[in-house]
Amino acid sequence: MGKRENPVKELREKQIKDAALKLFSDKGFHDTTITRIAEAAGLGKGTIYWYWKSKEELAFSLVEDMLSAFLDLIEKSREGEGDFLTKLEKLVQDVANLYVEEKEHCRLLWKFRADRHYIFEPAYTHAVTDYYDRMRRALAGLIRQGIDGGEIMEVDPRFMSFMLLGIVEGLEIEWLENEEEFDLREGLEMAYTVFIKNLGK
Amino acid sequence: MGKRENPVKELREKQIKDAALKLFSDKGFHDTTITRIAEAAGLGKGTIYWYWKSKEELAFSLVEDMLSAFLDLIEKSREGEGDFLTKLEKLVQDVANLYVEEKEHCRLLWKFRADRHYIFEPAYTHAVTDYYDRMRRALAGLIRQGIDGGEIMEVDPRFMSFMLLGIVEGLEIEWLENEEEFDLREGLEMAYTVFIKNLGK
Amino acid sequence: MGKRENPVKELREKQIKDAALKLFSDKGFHDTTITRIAEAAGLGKGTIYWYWKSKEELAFSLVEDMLSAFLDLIEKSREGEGDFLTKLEKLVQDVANLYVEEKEHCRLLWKFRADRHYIFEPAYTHAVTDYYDRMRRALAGLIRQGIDGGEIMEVDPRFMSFMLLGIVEGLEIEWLENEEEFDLREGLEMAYTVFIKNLGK
Amino acid sequence: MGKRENPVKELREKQIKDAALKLFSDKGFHDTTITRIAEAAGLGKGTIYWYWKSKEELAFSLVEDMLSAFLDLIEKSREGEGDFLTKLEKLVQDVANLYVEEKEHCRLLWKFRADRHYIFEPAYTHAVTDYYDRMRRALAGLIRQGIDGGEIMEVDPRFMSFMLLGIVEGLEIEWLENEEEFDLREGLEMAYTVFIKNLGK
DNA sequence: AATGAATGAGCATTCATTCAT
DNA sequence: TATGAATGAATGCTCATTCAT
Repeated sequence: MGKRENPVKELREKQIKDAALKLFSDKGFHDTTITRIAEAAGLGKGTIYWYWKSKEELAFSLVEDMLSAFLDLIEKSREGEGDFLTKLEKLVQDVANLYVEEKEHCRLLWKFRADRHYIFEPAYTHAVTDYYDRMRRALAGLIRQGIDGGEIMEVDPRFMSFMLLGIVEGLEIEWLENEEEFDLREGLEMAYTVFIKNLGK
Repeated sequence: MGKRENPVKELREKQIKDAALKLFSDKGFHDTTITRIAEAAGLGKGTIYWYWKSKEELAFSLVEDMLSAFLDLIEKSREGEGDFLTKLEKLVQDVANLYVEEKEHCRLLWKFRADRHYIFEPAYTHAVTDYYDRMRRALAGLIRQGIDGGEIMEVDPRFMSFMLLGIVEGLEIEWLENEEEFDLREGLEMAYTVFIKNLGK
Repeated sequence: MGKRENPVKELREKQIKDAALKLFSDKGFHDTTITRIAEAAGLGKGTIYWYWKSKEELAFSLVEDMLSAFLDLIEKSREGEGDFLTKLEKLVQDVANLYVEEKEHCRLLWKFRADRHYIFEPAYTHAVTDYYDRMRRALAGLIRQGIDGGEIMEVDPRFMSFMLLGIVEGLEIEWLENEEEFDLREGLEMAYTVFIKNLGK
Repeated sequence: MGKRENPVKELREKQIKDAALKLFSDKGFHDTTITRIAEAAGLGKGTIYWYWKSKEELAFSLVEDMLSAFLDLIEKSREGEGDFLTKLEKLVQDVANLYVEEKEHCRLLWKFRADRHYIFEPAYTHAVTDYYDRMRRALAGLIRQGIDGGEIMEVDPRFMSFMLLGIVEGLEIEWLENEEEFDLREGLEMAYTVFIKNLGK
């Protein structure tokens, strides 16, 4: 649709994001310096400030990439075809795939999660919190579909959304901290099975 | 009859730990300064260094307080009386109580968890990792008791220990981030019920 | 072609070195702060760290400037034209000139000399010690030439190098401490005369 | 002459001075802490302040011990029996003995020498400078005796005192820095011989 | 667009000294 | 006399950000 506005812009943003992702996910926010990111990106320090107005904004853009991908999955699932159980099973698989494919984003998200209240200005913190809210609302909507469709028992969808998100995040942490020993897919699979058996009528 | 002990040692350590706990759990490691801790404790900056040799060590002592309490609960449970299901139910309640009573410690632990590889020197990082290992081993041992006692089905105790710890941590995070909306006790209770139903023969 | 070099690098390094030389030679290493050096250089504190990685390295570069100039004189002398006595006389004059022209460097060197084992990391300390070793070796070589040429009596060149360096340093100290009363040139001249008379055949 | 005023006082002062001498001569003024001295003396930190009013005063008392011993030697020599050459030869031997016996004091003196202007308050600095002045005056007086007695040629006694002191200090430094390789006694002996030969009529 | 030299606020830590006991 | 807990001024160094080129 028309020629690319600015192919250099996209290239530069990618260079910088790639470098920043690697470093943030490895060393966290505070131990990653703008200087190191610039070096890793093969650019000057000032160039980063041409594309982002602060270290915080750069970090936030990476957080947002992952959060929006995750939210997308949940929202797409809710709006997708098929019955609740089919959707949920697919969602669990999609989540596992996303996590495994984007392990660095995953790790970055986790590293920033606890810190986010003081890494980010209130506006960003709020934006992050908002993503999680929307995820829970989408999950709650999905669960409501399952209840309404008679596929699972009456539960509180809001409460269940906290449970599901918590469990997924908890298993994600175990995986990130013990990659060699704990298989995320297997964990998610088991959690799904157990919960479904119990929620199913 | 030996050397006179510092008679206010315990008082001072408490003053400092209380102040540090509050600040670390609120602002995290990097945004909490020694100066602020000293002010909050009503002491001079140098006094903190009389009782701990660095900011890192002070932080670690708080982390360790909570980790050892948590580990203690699990290990005590394993060695306790009664059958597996009774023990597990009690453990879940104890954990919930510990968390609720020590919410600040809990929050501190979580804030430091992802950061720990770069907050702490390798020796401390290793010590923390070791606590989690011992928790999983204790949990695996407990589960093994359940299997051997014929109370639950044959599962991989090691794998299950990752699952249980992950779920507990995941729910803890949801709670810490959404205190008003998500009740930790209720969440743990539900997770327990669901799992037991499924693991039980 | 190739990266643009920092066009003010040399200017800045000079600004900083000049300020540092003045302060170090006046107050010694420990009582000279980076902040004061920066102020005296009319630059920000951080700028010093752009050009040197630590206070120690800055100090060392000043030490090295003088040590290498001194060593150069001795080594050049040895390789120069003429017979031993001519060379030695010229060397003594050159040393006097260097000292008088670079009195501040001289004073700095002396102030750092005794401290060097704890001002500097082992690597730098070793480098300094190495300079003195090379000076003595060069001196010993020169003396050997005098012996081999039959100009002076058989002495131990190594031992004589300690003597010569010691005497020069001792007179230097008297001069630095009593500038008004003791004339370095005259002192060196006399030492030269006395020793030559005795070493000559 | 009456019983000792305070035997504990003397014991304590000795304990502290011994510890301080060892540490100062090893690490210099700035890298020696009062805490370390107190530990090494087997006493509390406060006790040092009972006997000296500051770290500076303690350091000064050690400097003074050595300076006065050295001055004493020179002044005694001047007032002693015999002709100039005999006195001077004995003085050189006495100095060598003092240095070798009191190597730690020697090293301390040297380490503090360059620093003294900023280690010590003006009053102490002046006192140190004064000692060196008196040494030179005593040496000059001795030399004047030699001239007046017709034993040596007409030289400027004041100038010669700078020369002699400078040479002794210079050789002392070479010795302290290269104990294994350079023998102080031998160096002093040679310097004496050479000078006498030249000054003698 | 891109650079990187310059800045200075901010922080952990040290240590001489004091003083209540 | 003797102690050692308490203090806080002082310092080297880092690093996000700016801005002239």
